[in-house]
This record gives sequence, C-alpha cells and structure tokens, in this order.
Amino acid sequence: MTHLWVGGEGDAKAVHVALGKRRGITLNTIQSTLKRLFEKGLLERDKISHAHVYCPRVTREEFHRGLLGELVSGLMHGQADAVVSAFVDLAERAGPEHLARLEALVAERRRKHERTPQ
Amino acid sequence: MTHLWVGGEGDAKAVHVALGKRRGITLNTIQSTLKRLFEKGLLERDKISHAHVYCPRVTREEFHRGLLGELVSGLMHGQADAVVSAFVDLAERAGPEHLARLEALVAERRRKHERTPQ
DNA sequence: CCTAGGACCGATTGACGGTCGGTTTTTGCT
DNA sequence: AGCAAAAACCGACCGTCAATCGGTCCTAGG
Repeated sequence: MTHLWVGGEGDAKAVHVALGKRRGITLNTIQSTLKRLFEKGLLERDKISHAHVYCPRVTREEFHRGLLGELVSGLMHGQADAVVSAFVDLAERAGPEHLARLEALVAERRRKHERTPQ
Repeated sequence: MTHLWVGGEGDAKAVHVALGKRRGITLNTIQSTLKRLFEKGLLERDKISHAHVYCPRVTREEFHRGLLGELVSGLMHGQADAVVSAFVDLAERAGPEHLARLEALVAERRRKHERTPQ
C-alpha cells in the first residue's frame, strides 16, 4: 500500500502510470487503494473538477514515527529498558555511525530538558 | 499468541489453566497455538512420556529485538536517520528518564568500539 | 487389553491488504 | 440538450494469517 510513497504523490492516474503500469495493475486498483488510504486518514484529497488529487496527510517521517511508536508502546510494558537496549543494539549493528547520531540527538534532547525543567 | 509469555512457560495444560480459563479458551486451542509457535521456532519442546513440555527458545528480550529489528530494517531504507530520530522522540515522550538510559547505553557501546576498532 | 490424556489434523471465523468488475456521477464537447 | 469518455464508488473476490475449536488417532499405564 504505502509503497505508493516512493512515487511521491499526486493525482489519481498519475500514480497509476508511475506504479501501476510496471506491475500490470488496473487504474481501478490504484483508485480503490488511494481511497482506502484516504479513509484511513493517511492521505488528503481535493476534488479538482471531477478528479481527486491526493496528497500525503503525514510525511514519511511521521508515518514511520507512528509505526515505531505503535510497536514500541506495545512492547513497552515494563520492559522499556529492554526495548531501549535492543534499539541501541540495532543501531550499532546497522552501522556504528548511527551510534554517533543517536548520541548527538540524545544530548540535544537532554539539553532541552535542562532548559525546560518540568 | 505470544501473550502466552506472561504466564512464564511450562507444559501444555499448565498454560491453559494459567491463561485459557480466564478467557474461556479451550485447552485444544492452547495446544494448537503452542504447536504453531513451536513450528515457527519460537518454542522448544520435549516429549516427556506422551506429553509435550514447551519452553521458550528465545527470551522475551530476543523476541522484542527481533520484532524491532524487522520493523526498523524495513524502514531503514535510506531514512535511517529519521528512524533514529523518531526513536529518540519516542523515548523522550515515554519518559525523560529513558533518555538518560539511552545515553548511558550509547556511551557504553561507543566506548567498546574505540577499544575494538574494526 | 483398554482407557484416559494428549497430540495432530482439518475446518471455520474474522481481519486485512490487494485487485477488479460493474455502476453511477460528473464533465466536456458537439 | 444529448451523448460519450473519464473518473469515482461500491461491492466482491482472493490469499494470508492468527485464533479457535471439534474430532480422531496414538500411547503410556493400569
């Protein structure tokens, strides 16, 4: 579904030629899919004349944040520490450079907290 | 499925009285579920006389690590940075104390890397 | 040898995503 | 206004997957 992101966004049939053709998919399929994504609140749409123009309601980042949040909150039942630890592990395995990035971000956040205590 | 973890582990019917009863679930259901978990490689089992005794093949931590890893690697297509950032956000939102923990873990890992360069 | 306890198999239900066909509505052109 | 093309909509079907259960077969113990 959300694979329609890779082609950026736009109007109904544009997505089709961008993705559908390559997969031998009907334009109809694209339309349905787009509609359901819209109903799920992931897309915004505008009726221009008689055609719908869709555009993402959430950025890819927000979407990912959502997914991650869902999973994490699901696992975060008392084992928050384990989750955090697992993530650090992953970051390390995915490439040590990510550790640096992680460190930087954490430092930044903590600084913010000191400046805004409670 | 994996909710059978909360009751610890043990033999077939023990899980039933521990979880099934409360949910009005048949012992049969438990058995099937256990079997499928076993087939999935998440459980180990031993045939004691004519009964199967199941025990976890992976700890809860490992399992969580697996889930997280799956998702993250799924999202980690060029947007690794975004994922990392999103996670830090979550940690912060879930409770600033996690930031401290995160920081500690990262520091530890990085130290290890310095000691083991390549 | 016979029975009770369990394992196994197969079937069903309910979500869900992906994919379409067929119908209706909206346009635009003549 | 009338008609044909374009696009939206509705509903349906298929494949997958987890959860659930009923019924049957096997086996250990008495």
